Amino acid sequence: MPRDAGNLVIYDTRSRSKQPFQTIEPGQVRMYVCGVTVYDDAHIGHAMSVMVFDMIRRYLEYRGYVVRHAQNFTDIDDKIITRANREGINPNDLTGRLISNWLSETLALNVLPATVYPRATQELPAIIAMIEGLIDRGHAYPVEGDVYYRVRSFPGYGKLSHRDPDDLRSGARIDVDERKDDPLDFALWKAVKPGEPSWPSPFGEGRPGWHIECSAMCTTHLGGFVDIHGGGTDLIFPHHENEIAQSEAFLGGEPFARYWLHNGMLRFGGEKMSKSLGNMVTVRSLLDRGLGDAFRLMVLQSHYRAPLTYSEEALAGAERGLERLRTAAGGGGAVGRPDTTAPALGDALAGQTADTWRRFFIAMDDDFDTPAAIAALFDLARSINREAASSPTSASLVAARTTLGDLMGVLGFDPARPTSTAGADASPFIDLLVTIRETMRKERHWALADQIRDGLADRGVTLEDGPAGTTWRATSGPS
RNA sequence: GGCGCCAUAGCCAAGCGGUAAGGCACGGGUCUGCAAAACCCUGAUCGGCGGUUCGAAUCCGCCUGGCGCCUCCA
Repeated sequence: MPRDAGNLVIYDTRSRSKQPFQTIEPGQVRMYVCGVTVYDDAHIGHAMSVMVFDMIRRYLEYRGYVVRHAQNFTDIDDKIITRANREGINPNDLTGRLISNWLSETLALNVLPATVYPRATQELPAIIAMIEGLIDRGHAYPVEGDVYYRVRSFPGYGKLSHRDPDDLRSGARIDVDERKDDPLDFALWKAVKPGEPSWPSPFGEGRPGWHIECSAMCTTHLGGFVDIHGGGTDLIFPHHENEIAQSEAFLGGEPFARYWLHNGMLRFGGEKMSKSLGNMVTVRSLLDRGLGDAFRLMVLQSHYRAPLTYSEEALAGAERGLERLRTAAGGGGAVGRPDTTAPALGDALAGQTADTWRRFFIAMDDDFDTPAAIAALFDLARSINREAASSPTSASLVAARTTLGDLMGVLGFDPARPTSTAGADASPFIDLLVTIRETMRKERHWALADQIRDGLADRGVTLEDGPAGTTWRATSGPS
């Protein structure tokens, strides 16, 4: 199985083109992915983004890279303060709770934990040092306790989002702050206001602006310059544009990030899902319904750069597709007893298994083309099922199933069907019912047998009568 | 007003100049006591109009309809 990444190309927002992947340090990937501002529950748009970068990270690691992955939490911000005040709690209690939720929810989504999870409020020394450096270099200036970045001091401003500062100026809808040298200048440090959390600094008591934390974190945790910097397309401007201005001015070099990756937005019907539109689905509700991996399949069946249209119907479709893959990968029946005398059909399956590897890597090497990679997996699943019907013990069948499971794992799926807690608790009783029903079926008591099957189905347990006996599995039906 | 994106079968979604991946749903069939699963068969000429080309869903122009960013945002 190929593990080198010599053919990997990645689309870079800055150059608007696919570029061969070459890291700063051979074999090492420094990846920074913008996390969330923790002021409310995570929604599935966040889940989509996190899954995309989890897939990318998993693939890079599978390719043999050592990935240092940083994801930040913005834990000081206007909305956090507002929300905390509304709930009558300390902002720290709010962010602590939401960060805890985030970590457990992303874990439940099969997302690998980041290497580091820096938080803005724990990076103050680095943030302050960077702001001081920017002031020293003439890229920033203090005004009455605030500190602003002087956009016009950075010639490359706009190169990521491909905007001309002169165009931005005329189109700016934000209220002009007369104290700034230029309307485009953005805050690095905000002077304290009554009742708000604040930290001491050389510029006065206050708190950091939004953009500076990411630049500072990249410096402290990833060496300043990074290989991959990611986030949603909505972060391209101004957030990432500002990060470039900060980091490159401070570090005195470029590029701040070699590859800028941005995932498309999750849409609801025609619109982007957002809190302000009130059309959000929380990660919690997704997990409560046991649809984490189904959602992952839905996400990865479209390309990460393209927007994805969410609907219950599409999610249900993905759930069925996931079942299909899991059934083929796990099988049931005679796994583990390979027959060394593989028939001709088995040889064909062995060939297709090898072909699946090839298709998978070619697809993934092309800017993480998961739709094509997954199509290859579905094709393999069909062949596996066909083989299972004719030669259920062939060695090539075992190998094919292993491959399918392995490649699903590379994409972050749990190839095995997660056992529901309810199912696990009830397992001995379900087994007993199945055994009793087997006897009934042998004695042709069809009505009673069907009654058991229907009754279990109503309780979320599906029975399947096969040649080798009856198997059951928990389904996400009514619970 | 500026920058950019999208429009492919009922639904989701690939495709990046050579005659439309994949998934879900639907219909027919096989298997099964029935069912489920599985397998087989079945469906689109790619928003509209022009143009370039031997040849375009794929390139160009116009039109129509959506959307994103420009302000917090994955």
